[in-house]
Amino acid sequence: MKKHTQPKRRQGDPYDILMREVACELHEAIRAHYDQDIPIQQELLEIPPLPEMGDCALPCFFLAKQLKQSPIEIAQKLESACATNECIEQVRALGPYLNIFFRPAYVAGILFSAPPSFILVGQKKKETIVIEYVSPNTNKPLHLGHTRNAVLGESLANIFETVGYRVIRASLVNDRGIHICKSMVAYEKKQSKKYASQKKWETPMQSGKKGDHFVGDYYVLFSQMAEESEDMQNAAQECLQKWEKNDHATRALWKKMNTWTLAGLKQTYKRLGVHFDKVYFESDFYTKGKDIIIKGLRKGLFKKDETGAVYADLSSYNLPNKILLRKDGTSLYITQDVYLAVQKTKDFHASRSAYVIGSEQDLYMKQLFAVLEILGYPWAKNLHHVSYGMVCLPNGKMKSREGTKVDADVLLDTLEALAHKEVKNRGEKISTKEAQDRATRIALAAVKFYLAEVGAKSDMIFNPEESISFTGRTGPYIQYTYARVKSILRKYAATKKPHVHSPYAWTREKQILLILTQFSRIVESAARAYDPSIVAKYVYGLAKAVNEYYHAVAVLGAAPHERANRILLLRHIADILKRGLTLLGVETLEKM
RNA sequence: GCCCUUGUAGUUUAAUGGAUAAAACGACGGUCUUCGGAACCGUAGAUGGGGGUUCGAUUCCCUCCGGGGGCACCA
Repeated sequence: MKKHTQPKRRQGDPYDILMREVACELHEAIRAHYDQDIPIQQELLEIPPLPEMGDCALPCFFLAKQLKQSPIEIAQKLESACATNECIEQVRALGPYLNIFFRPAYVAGILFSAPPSFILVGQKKKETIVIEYVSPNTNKPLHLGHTRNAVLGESLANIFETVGYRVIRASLVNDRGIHICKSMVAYEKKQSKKYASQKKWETPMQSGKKGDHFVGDYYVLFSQMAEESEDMQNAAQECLQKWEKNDHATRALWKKMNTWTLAGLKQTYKRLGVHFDKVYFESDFYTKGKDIIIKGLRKGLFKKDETGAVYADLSSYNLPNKILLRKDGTSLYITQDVYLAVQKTKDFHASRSAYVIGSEQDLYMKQLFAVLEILGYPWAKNLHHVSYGMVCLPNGKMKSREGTKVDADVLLDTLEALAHKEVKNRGEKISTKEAQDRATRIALAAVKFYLAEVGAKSDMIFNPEESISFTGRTGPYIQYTYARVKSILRKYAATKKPHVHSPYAWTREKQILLILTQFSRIVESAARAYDPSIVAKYVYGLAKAVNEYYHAVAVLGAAPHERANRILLLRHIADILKRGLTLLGVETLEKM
């Protein structure tokens, strides 16, 4: 059934073609000048920091030993030994670097003749990766930290899909435990005081609140009540025990409140454009995993301490030991996590798994992965913790109970309102619905780009005002660039001017052409590093280059042969901008 | 106390041990006969301190100072 039987990866990828050409020519030059056979790995070639230096460079340090010459000399020798050809326009030595300049027309030629498949889809064998992200508690709504998590997880999923993986978007819902009991207790106390009959107790529908906010408010209320009365903590503990004993009334209330929260979360997910293929509920398996640990104990993989608790000796991993089963034999959080890891792999025949989880769990995740490795699972080496830092507000931390935590829904509402105002200020005559639609997309672009663009592992400061700023390095800036390109393309289509293709130098377009050739390479490296910020930086760089370009160069007003070529380029630009933004979960607009 | 992590222009962020440390916001000054000015161009401005390894350090090592997080038979 396969149409293409060429198994070679990225065969038509423009960047690969260019690098291959250069590597080949350099190989020849070394042979010619030094009479030595030193193949040049494509990976050795770099892109110079400044465009004036060259389009591609060979750092000559690694040759110094073999050729017994200084890198500077080598670069000079190779400069004269390299021949120009249809691909290479010029070779110039600069210090220890040998810089290569491409012929712009050649770059354009391979870029525009590349099959669409160069975008990588389906080029790799079908491996499955499970990406677990967001993983909320059911006692409160999502906050800014969850939003960062969602953006990371969703764009990683998109990126892995693009490089050819089958991706399972998974979420683990922490739906049981003391946190949800607290909301339950507060709710029970307050409502029973007001209404004797449980049937009259308030619901989110009556209060007009979203379910997650409704339940979350009771969680906050619990903290307040707990400060006034010491009974509250005990009540929560009692509630948890009743829950574990399957007490009917407790379970019924638990189920009801969870349903409310989950309905609320679902709305937020929809807004954020997040969806899951599989949702795991902690309550379904929180007692599981014991058998796996016990089997491991029997095999001698784990040990029992004096008290009878089972633990993993992780000293060979340079990690603190980890208790896997309590002395009374009951399970712990890690017990169920081991179970879930196994289950995820089984459910989807996955060979890899990524966990998008905050950096405060760094040690725990290392311990979990080590335990799974000790258990001998072959996939254990393919587990990856996408660790991300805290999101703080400009003036301090955000802690749950201080009330300064930025609620995801409130944040989106605020940004949408601001975007809406700005859209209206543009004065264009559009319907209210259209204005709202644009505002929604712009607001989301602002948040998502802001969060995606910072490297995941570092803490970051989220400045709400700055994020909605419509100038600068922002999502809306890129959307705007896309909209302008599309506007030119629309005008061109309307004039119905004929295509006139003729030889064209592409000199002014060279930088953009080179950026465009790098797309698939960028997506691949983002997947390899589990890092969407690589894509975000690339897309911004492209948008910036495009803005400079059409500011300096006329397209519609150009001579016919130039116009046709520039239109071709703009189409390509629009395509790559859209693909890049889509990877980040950012939607494009035809008009802004 | 131990472990991890982090310290870059006024601010928010970049930089596989390599070329002149890159942008954005803010400031200041320009472009305006706008293929959409949510744009473009320019100016000023930074690697916490001190050692070391290296031909070369924002990057690696040591130390000091300052942030953040972790070190449960919690989740």
